[in-house]
Amino acid sequence: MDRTDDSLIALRRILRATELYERDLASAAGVTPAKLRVMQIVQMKGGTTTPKALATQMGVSQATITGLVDKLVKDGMVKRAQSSMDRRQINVVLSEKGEATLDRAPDALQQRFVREFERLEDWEQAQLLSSLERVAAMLDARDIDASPVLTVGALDHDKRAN
Amino acid sequence: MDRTDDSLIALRRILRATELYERDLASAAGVTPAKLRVMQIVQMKGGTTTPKALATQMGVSQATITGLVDKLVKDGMVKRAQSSMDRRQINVVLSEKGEATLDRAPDALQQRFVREFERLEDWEQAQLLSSLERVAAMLDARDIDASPVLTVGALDHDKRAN
DNA sequence: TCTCTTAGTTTACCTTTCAAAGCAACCGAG
DNA sequence: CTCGGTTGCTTTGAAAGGTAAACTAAGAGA
Repeated sequence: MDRTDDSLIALRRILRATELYERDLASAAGVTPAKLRVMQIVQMKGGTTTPKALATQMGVSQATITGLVDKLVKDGMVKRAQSSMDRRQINVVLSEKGEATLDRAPDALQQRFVREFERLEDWEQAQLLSSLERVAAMLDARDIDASPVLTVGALDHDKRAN
Repeated sequence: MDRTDDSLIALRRILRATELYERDLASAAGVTPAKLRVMQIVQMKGGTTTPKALATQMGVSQATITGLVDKLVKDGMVKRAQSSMDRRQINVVLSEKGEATLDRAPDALQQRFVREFERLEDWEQAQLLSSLERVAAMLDARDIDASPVLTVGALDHDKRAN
C-alpha cells in the first residue's frame, strides 16, 4: 500500500509550493523573504518584539537577526527602541512604512490558501483542519513557540546513532 | 469562524517544523540542505538527471544548479557525464559515496512522518492522505513538475499593481 | 548556410546564515 | 557594594545559496 508515499508526496508539494510562492511574493513586495518573515512575526506579536524572541521563533541565531534588523532599519521598515525595563533588551518596532508594506504583501499562505479554503463545504473544512493539526502534531513534536533548541535536542537520539 | 486561521496555523507549524528539521538533518549528514536536496532529486529520478531538470524541480535558476553541482563534484558525491543523445546536455550522476551519504541521511519527512503515519488506523491514514492531497492541490495549482515560471506568471496580477 | 533556440557555464554581485569574540547590563552571593 | 556569572545584543569574518547577464556550444529549421 502506498498511502504513506502518497502522503509524503502531497506534503512535499505543499512545502515546495509554499516556498516558491513565498519567494515570489517577497520579491514582489520589494523585500527579501527573510526580512518579510521578520516583519510578519513582529506584527504577529503586536508590533513590537525583541531580537531574542525573533531568533527563537524563526529558528536562527541572534546574529542573523541583528543583520536582518539592521537592514530593515536602513529600509525604514522598523525601528529599534530601548526597553525601559531591562536596558540590555531592545524592542523591534514596526514603522508605518513597515505596516504599509505588510498590508500590500499579504502572507503567502494567506493569499492562496484562504481563498480556496473558504469555498469548501463545512464538513470538508472540519476534516481538513483536523488532518492538518494531526500532521502538525506529528511533525512538530514540541509545542508551538517552543525554543528551536529543543528540536536539536530531540534530534540527538537519531542523529548520533548514525 | 476560526477554522481558517487554525488551519493556517497548523500549516505553518508543518512548514516550520520541516524546515528546522531539514537543516538539522543535513548538517548531521555533513552536507548542506541545498546539496542534500539536489542529491535526493537525482536519486528520485533514478540516479541521473540533467541540471535543467534539477533547476525546474527545485525552482531555482540553472546558474544555481551549476554552483551546487560544482560543489557536489568537489565533494565526490556526484559526477558529470556527457549525454550521448544531445551533446549539450549533461547528466548528473550519483557516485557511490553519494548514494552512501543518502542512505545515512534519510529524508527529513521520511524519518519523522513515516514512523507516525504507519501507526495510524486505516481510516485515519485514508483521511489524512485525502486531506493532504486536497491541500496540495489548493496550493500547488499548476501540475507538479511544471515550470516555476508559471508561478511567477500567476502572480503578476498582484505584483505589477505595486 | 544563416539564424533561432536550448543547455550549461562563467562572472560579478547580493542576501542569509553562522560561530566566535566582545560589550554592556542585570543579578545573586558574599 | 562589588565580584563573578548570566543574559541580550552586536561585531567580525567567512561560508553558502541565490540571481542576472553575458558567453559558449550544440541542435534544428528553413
